[in-house]
This record gives sequence, structure tokens and C-alpha cells, in this order.
Amino acid sequence: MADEREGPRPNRGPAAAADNRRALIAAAREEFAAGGLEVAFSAIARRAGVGQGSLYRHFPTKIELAAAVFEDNIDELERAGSLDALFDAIVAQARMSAAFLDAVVSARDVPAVQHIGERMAVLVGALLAADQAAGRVDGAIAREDVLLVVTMLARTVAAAAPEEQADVLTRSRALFARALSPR
Amino acid sequence: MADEREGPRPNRGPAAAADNRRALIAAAREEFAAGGLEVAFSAIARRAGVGQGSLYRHFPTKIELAAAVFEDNIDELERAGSLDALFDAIVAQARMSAAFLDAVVSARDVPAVQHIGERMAVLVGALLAADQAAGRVDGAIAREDVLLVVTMLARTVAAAAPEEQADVLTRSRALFARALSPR
Amino acid sequence: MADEREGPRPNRGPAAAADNRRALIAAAREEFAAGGLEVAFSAIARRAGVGQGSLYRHFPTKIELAAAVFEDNIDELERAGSLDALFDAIVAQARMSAAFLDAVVSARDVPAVQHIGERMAVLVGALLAADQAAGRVDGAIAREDVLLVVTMLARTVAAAAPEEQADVLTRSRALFARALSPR
Amino acid sequence: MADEREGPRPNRGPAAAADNRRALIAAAREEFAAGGLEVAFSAIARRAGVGQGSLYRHFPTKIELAAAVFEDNIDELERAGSLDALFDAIVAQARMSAAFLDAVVSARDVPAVQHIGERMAVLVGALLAADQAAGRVDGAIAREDVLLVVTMLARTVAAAAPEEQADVLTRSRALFARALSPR
DNA sequence: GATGAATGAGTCTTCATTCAT
DNA sequence: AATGAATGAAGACTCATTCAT
Repeated sequence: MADEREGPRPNRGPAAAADNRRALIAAAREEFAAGGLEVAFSAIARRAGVGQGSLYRHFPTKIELAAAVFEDNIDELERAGSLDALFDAIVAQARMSAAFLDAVVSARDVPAVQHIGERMAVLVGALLAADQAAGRVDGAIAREDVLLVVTMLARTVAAAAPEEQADVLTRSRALFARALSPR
Repeated sequence: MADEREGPRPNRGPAAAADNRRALIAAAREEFAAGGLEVAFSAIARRAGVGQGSLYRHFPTKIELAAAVFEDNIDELERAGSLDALFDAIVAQARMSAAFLDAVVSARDVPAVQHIGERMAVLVGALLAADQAAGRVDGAIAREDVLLVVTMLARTVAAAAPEEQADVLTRSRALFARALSPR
Repeated sequence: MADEREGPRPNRGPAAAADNRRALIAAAREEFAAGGLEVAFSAIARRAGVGQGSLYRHFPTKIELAAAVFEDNIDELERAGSLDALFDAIVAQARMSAAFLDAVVSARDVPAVQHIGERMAVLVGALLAADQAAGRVDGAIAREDVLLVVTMLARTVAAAAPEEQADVLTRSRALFARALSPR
Repeated sequence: MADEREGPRPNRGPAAAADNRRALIAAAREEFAAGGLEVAFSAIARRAGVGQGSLYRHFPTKIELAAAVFEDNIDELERAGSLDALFDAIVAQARMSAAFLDAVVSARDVPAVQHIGERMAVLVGALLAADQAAGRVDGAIAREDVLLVVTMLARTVAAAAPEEQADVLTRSRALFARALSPR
């Protein structure tokens, strides 16, 4: 949003707050997807067309920003009707998911992060139960196992070079299908 | 090595070349293990007790340094007699392995990296064939699948918070055991 | 006051003016006492529970705010019955006094500052005359000398490290007692 | 030194180290004298005509830089033959002295600062003993008292507005003369 | 070939000040 | 007149890279 703008922005006043927040989240989503969590805070502000100070006001830490982005993403994940669909959705957001998962490790005490963790746990728990009831997933598999699979998938796909993505994706999905399927 | 040294080093001249190389690799191994690839070049040089310029001369890029470290690590991996033993060895070097694997993505054209890729492929190929012959691994598994497993294991263990490592390790090993075992 | 408040304040409109002014002075007193004049304007507004804009409206410059705080402090100083009692009172407000005195230097032309200067001069003049009449202070001492002593005391005590305060205070009081006492 | 230079400096190599250190100390002396310890580190580097990184290499903290400057100043103080002469010298360096004294408070554990403290203590001790032997200073005065006087003088003169300096100086010297003179 | 200092670009972060509502 | 968000200009600090010796 408002990329490449020149000159000082006018001060639009408090009315800009909501717009700014949205723009920051959108900009962060793109930056994180492109460069992981390493991206410069200043780059996000710039891309959002928002002053640095405003970025800090809305999101004092990068974690909180990442959480806000991922909170949106989860909406989409929650539309999945099976673990397989969840994996599809995760892979579609792989880079962002991986970035967020990295952040989580160092900040499990941040409320915003915990909230997401809970949503994910609930979601995975429900899908797992359904898949197990339908005989699609082995009864020995626990929620934690699935969360691990989700994490691995995201990281693997995110890290793959473009030309390898397809192959890596097929192979890892197949591996995890074997790992989860009933004996 | 030669940590915490005080005062200027004497200039030992060309004679120091081999020693320097060894010290740099050792220092890099420790730094990478402790902080991933993010560590500052200067920190590695300092820990090695070597001038910054010398570090650049020996290893113009971080990739080449990482490759040199990993080249040593592979010696150890090659002592594995089964995929299971290989996984054990990888996990023991998880942080370093993950760091290297991250670096690889952006530099598959670097000769040093390619060389390592080939050694890994050969190693994994041999172990896989043996395990398959012994009926320990399903015949449908390909070398690329195992390389993927290795990568995932390293990343997963490296990224886990200390208090979770044990659990994460158990779960992922179990998952991959299911994924690889014969049907 | 109104520290640590959560959520947006209701906009009480003009009715809040007097309350705001009081709250700002109180907040500034605490902040200045704790951190000297360096404290951020925003911190004062936050502690006062007042919008930043309102702070600027009431006190366009930090000097004016400091003067308002000190104006209150002088009420207390005026209860002193002798120079010694004045020194006691100054020392009790050392940090705030020193902060204000620092500000004064760069703004002797600000009306609010001048007013305080006059009150102080009058106060010191009266106390000095009384002490001289009572034979407690040498006749050669002028009002300006005492003002200097006041300033030095405030600065010295304010600058001392906590563990030294007692010693520094004793010594400086003794020094000035010698300096002022009749020959 | 090398103020107002344009464009990137050539890298003069290690040979510049000693020059840089000198230039940094000189620049810091001027900046501290003009603006106290608050001056921006970057301003000092700029004035010295030295890269920021080099400033940090030579002096990791502002305290250490201030100590280096003051270490030079003490040479001059040590030429004093009496406390009166010492006071003259202090006043001549008032702004710098005051700046340094401010720094000292927050860093009495820094070795460089301690060293200066010791030199000052020795110097003052010697001058005090001589002055007391000559009957110029009361026997009840201790070294700590004189150090306090030095500090007060520096701060007072440094803080005075230019047009007041003369008057403030005369008065405070007279006050301290009374405070120290034999009964 | 080794050494380690120099350089400056790039980030993060804080604040004073402005301004729409 | 109050409110609090917006803005951007500093300043601190780090580091990759270069280079004289």
C-alpha cells in the first residue's frame, strides 16, 4: 500500500489509525512472506506508507505484529474440514506461517501469541478427532504430532528454492500421509 | 579456540595459514551451533584469534565457511550404519546442520556446497539401500525422501525451545519411523 | 496522578481544564524529581492522565511547566524562618530544585521564571536580614551569595549517588556554615 | 578537526589509529565543553573526521571518552601549587570538568574513571596538606571537603550564563575562601 | 599472507511537535 | 478545549567489507 510515495505524508490525524493498522498488517504480511521475520521494521513502515512512530505505537514488538498478521491467517485455516485441507492451507501460507512459527519459539509468553496457539490447538484437535473418527488417521496420533507436522510442512516449503517447491511439497505430503495413516 | 585472548597477536605471516584455517573452522562451528548463521563474522574471527582480513581470505562468504564446517561434520555422519543412526547423528549436530541447510538454499551453485550435497546423497543412498534390503524401510522410499527427513529433523530440533527438545525429538522420530517403515 | 490508567479517557471537554492543569503539575513534579528535566513530555502527559495536546496547550515549553511546579514548591520554602531552615527545605526538594535551576539558565526571559526569581530574592533577602540581625550570619554576605549557596546545595545533593548523599550533605552544610558565619 | 568535510573519507588503514584517537579526544573536548555530556556521539565522530565505528572501537562508552579527555586535563591541574591555583585551573576548564563530574557519578566502577579519581585525590591531598602547613587553610578541612568545593565550583561556573560568569565566579571564590580559611 | 583498524550504511528506537476530530 | 494518533528527524549501535601496513 502506498508504496514508493515521495515527500512527507500529511498528518491525517487519528482518523488514520484504523487504516494505518490495516496497512501495517498488509505490509507486514508481504514483507514477512518475502523475507521472513528478518525484514527491517522500517521497511514495513515504508511499505505501509506509515511513519515509523506509528508502527511502534500499533505494534511495539515484531512478535505482536507477526501475531496480528497470523491472526488473520488463522481465519482461513479454520475453514479447513480435514487435516489434509489444513495442510493445504498451511502450505499456501507457508512462508508467513514459518516466519510466525519461528517467532513463537522465542515468545510463548506474549499474550497475542498464546491466543493464536490456543486457536491452533483447538482447530487441530477438532480436525484430528474428525479424521480419526472417519478412519483417515491412526488413533495413536496426538494433537501435538499434528502441530509438529504443520510446523515442519510450513518450514520445509518456505525454505525450498522455487524450482524445488513442487517436488518438496509432493514428497513431504506423501511422507506425512504415511506417518498419519492407520496401520 | 584461542578465545578471550588479550592484546595484539604477533603477525606470524604465511606460516599461520593452515593453523588459521583450522581455528576458523573450529570457531565457526561453535558460533554457528550457538547462534545459527546470524553470528557476526567479526565474532568468528575474534573467537578464532585471527584477523578479520584472514577470515575473508580463507572464506570469502559465509556459505563457504559453513560448508567447510559441515564437510567436517559429514565425516561423522558417514560412520552411521543405518538411517536410524544417521538420524541420531544429525540430531546431535542439529543446530549446525540446520544452519548449514539454511545457507544451502541460497547457494546451490557454490562448488563447496555441491560437494557436500554429493557426499550426502551417496551416504543416504547407501544407507537407504541397506535398510531396504534388511526390510527396515519401505521400498517406495526414495533417496530424496530421506534427505527431506534429515532436513526436517535438523530444523525441527534446532528450532525447538530447550524445554521442548526432548518431546519434539521423540515425536518427530516416531512420525518418521511410521513414514518410512514398510507397509 | 491517575497513573497506569487503561483505555481511552473520555473527552471531558473544557471542564477538564483546571483539573488537567493540576494533574500535569503533580505529574511533572514526580517525573522531574525522579529523572530531572530530561524526562519525556509524553511521560508526563501519560502520568497525568492527560492528552499530549493538552499538555502543550497548558505549558508550551518545559520551562513553563517547571516554573509552575517550582512556584508550588516555593510556598513551602516560604515557611522557613531562617536561612538554615531554607537550606533544609531546599535539600528536601533537591532534585526538583536542581532541575528547575538548570532550566532557568536558558530562560531568564520567561515571565514565569522571572516571577519565581523575584519571590526567591524577596524570601532570601528577608531571611538574610533576620539572620544578620541575630548575629547568625556575617554582615558581608549579600543576597546573591545566599542564592548561590542555595543553587550549589541543590545541585550537589541532587547529583550525589544515593550512598553518598548523607556524607555530601553533611560536608556541604558544614562548608557553607563556615562561609556564612560571622568572623 | 577536519570539520565540515565532504564525501567519504579514504581508508587510511591502521596508521590512522593514533591520529584518530587524538582527533577524537580533541573533538570530544570541544563538544563536551560546548554542550556537556549530552552531545551526540555521532557529532563527536563527525567533528573528529572519523567514522562512527572507529569512535566506538576507541571508546566503547561515553564515559571512557570523557575519562580520556579529562585525563589530559589533569596534567594541567597537577601544575597547580596551591588549592587556589587548583581552583583557578578548574574554573578555566569548568565546562569540561562539570561534564566529567556528572559522568563520574554514574560510573565509579569504570577503571578509567577510578584512575582519575585517584589522581585527583592524591593531588588535592598534597595541595591541602601544603596549604594547611602554610596556615592558609584551616586544619579541620578534609580532602573530601576540597573535592566537594572543586565539584561545586566547576558546576557553578559551567552552568552560569555568560553575562553572569564573572559575578558568579567572584562570589563563589569568596565564599569558599571564607569556608576554608583558618578560624 | 596476516593483521586489525577504518569506514559508513543500515536498523532500531525514542521523542518533540503537529493536527484532525 | 481535550484527545491521542501521526509524523519524521535524530541518535545509538552493529556489522559487512575494505585496505594500509
